[in-house]
Amino acid sequence: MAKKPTVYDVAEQAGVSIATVSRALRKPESVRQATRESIETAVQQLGYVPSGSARSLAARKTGIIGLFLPNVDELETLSDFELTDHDTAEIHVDRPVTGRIHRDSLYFDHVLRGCELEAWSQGLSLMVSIGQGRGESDVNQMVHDMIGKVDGVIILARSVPDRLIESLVKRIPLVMVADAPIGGEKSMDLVRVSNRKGMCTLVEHLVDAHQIRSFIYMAGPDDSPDNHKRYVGFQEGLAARGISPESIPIYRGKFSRPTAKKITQDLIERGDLPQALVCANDQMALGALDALTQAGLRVPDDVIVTGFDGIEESDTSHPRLTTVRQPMVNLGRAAVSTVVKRIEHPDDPPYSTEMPVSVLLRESCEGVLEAIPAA
Amino acid sequence: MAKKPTVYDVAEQAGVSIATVSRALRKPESVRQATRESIETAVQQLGYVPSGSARSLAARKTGIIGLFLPNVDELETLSDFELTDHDTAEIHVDRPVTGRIHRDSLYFDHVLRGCELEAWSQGLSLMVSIGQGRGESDVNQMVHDMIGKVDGVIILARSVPDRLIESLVKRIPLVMVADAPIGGEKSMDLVRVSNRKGMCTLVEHLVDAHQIRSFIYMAGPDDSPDNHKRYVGFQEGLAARGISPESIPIYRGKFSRPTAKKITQDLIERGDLPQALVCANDQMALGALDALTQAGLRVPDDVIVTGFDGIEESDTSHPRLTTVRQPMVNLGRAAVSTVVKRIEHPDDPPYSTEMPVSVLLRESCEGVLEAIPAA
DNA sequence: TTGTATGCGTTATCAA
DNA sequence: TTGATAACGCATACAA
Repeated sequence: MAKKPTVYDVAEQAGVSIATVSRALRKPESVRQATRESIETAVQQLGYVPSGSARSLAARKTGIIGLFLPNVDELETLSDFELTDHDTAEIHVDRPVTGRIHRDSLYFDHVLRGCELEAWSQGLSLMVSIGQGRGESDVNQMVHDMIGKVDGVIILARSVPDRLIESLVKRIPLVMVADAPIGGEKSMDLVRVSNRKGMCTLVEHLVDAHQIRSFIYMAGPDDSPDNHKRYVGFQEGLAARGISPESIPIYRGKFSRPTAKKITQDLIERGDLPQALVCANDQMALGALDALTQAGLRVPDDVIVTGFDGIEESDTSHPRLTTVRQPMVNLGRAAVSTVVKRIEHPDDPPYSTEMPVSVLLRESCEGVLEAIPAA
Repeated sequence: MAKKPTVYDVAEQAGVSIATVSRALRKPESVRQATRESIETAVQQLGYVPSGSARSLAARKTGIIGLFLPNVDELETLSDFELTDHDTAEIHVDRPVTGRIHRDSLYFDHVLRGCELEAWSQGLSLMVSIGQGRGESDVNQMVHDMIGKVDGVIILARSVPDRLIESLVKRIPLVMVADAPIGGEKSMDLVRVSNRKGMCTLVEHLVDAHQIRSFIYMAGPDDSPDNHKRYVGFQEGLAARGISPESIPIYRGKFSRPTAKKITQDLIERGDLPQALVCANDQMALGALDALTQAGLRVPDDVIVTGFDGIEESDTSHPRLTTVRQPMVNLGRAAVSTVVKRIEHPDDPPYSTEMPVSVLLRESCEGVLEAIPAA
């Protein structure tokens, strides 16, 4: 690896001063055409690439945005590996595992892509760290490491301990995605989705289009703000249609497919099925589908099932799941666009953004879509 | 946002020189206990975080590894978005779409996590860019932007144009994941998976355990090296069991679920089904499953179906898919670990690593696993 | 063990 | 339009 050329090398080769080289690169129009061209050739010949460190140091900004993603549990059990060159394959029977959760991975991936996309379109780079799931002192270390290298950070809910976030907000432009630490909702930049409105719209549709009056609500964990807001939306939707929310039974499916399946099976056995089973996320809706299908019941003919999130599997299940899709890519884009604003205007009051969601009506409530003429 | 403190501030507050502060931070043991402590308090009080730029500049290394991911097509059509604060939800009928491809997203996500994991354990940061899918000159720009900021780069196959890669190899430590540009296999660092051995092992199992003699092979695109190696493995497995590979019909499913479904339907109509349908990836195997299930055929009783990749859906389909799982997380870890080696030893001959795969025997070839006693 | 002084590769401010 | 030169914030060789 040859020693890297610097501005000095380029300047010498082009017969100008380093200041001119720097200018030619940053604001080409401030340099005479001829000069510019001779510099460009020198750059080409030498394969010169400006040092990001030097540039950042001098310009007092790095052009990098940091992104903190939550860990996914499957990664905690790290198998060892070695670098070998022999071609091998192990073989074994792989039994079904219950309780594995796939949702997060997809979700974060899309947010990441949204961030990268927007960062790129703004001429910025993206630095990624995966926080929670390691010890708190490790996360602490990672965070400090990162904020030394970036102009601002984006933090996904629950990827970094709350107390750390609060101390960060004072030091560096920071935006929270999906949720703020408890109590911090008014004091920092936020980008979220319309959980409430999404669920509300969905419920209104069920009442209006399908004359549903009897519901069961399958809730997520009590400590999840998403879960809470979705339930509030559920209540609102009912109330708007004159149905008393208090009359609707709630079951706690903990956002988990197997749990929801079990609950649904109980429901079936007891003959307690409602007209519609509204679930706080897709995983649970899929679990409900599993149970109903196994019991020989038809969805939506016998029972309507709906989810929330819009994970990929909601689009490949049988029947496909009516759900509320979160605009995950745009969530990422909005996050970047928000930090950028914060970087430029450190003293603005907190920005708070709600991204609109899409209620996707599919076969699990509509029946055979082919029968419905396209819009 | 208060002006950020520097070493000078810390030094003054602690009553020492900046050199001592620097030492206390880098190699604490080279500083007397008392001094160290007074520096630590100063750091705490001021909320000092070292500047990454300055540190990189002085140390001549950034501690950052760059990662290039391929784009996924869905992101090309960018819907506009705006930052608003009103709670909204649109609602519409969502018809089934054919041909959507989900594989990549998951795959890259896992590789990314592997990279991050390993980078972190080595005290490095990760910078991510999404290459291909934008214009070549854009990618070119992104790449140069990145290599100015990192110590080495990891490039996933097909995320960056070949010619660019070749010019990069000379300038900066670079590792290719999953594949090298054509012709470059011997001249750069590589991390791959055992496509060949995986398929070979799978086929041997089918012959040995299930007495399969009649196969059909569902191939991917001709220009995919992965596809090629899997087919070679397929041939090897057959040959090892005395079956002539030439006698096996090949259909080109282009790695696509709908295509494979169509082909399988044709096969069913013509009554040409084999004992086992071996597919070069999971998507195609799922397509085959779709067709077979619709036709009322039973898998594996009537036909055995196998995939390759180990995508999540292979684990949730009915029946679950026997497949070959690529160690995606470890692929990422190996990639990072390889660039690091290259950074430390710029003049070593090219490193080439094959990661072992796992053949996962599931219901699509084994039948009901519950019936088989656990190991 | 600690301090002094220099260099790292840019950008930016002045002059020219 | 261009050139000298002083920051930028830290690491490190050398001295003390």
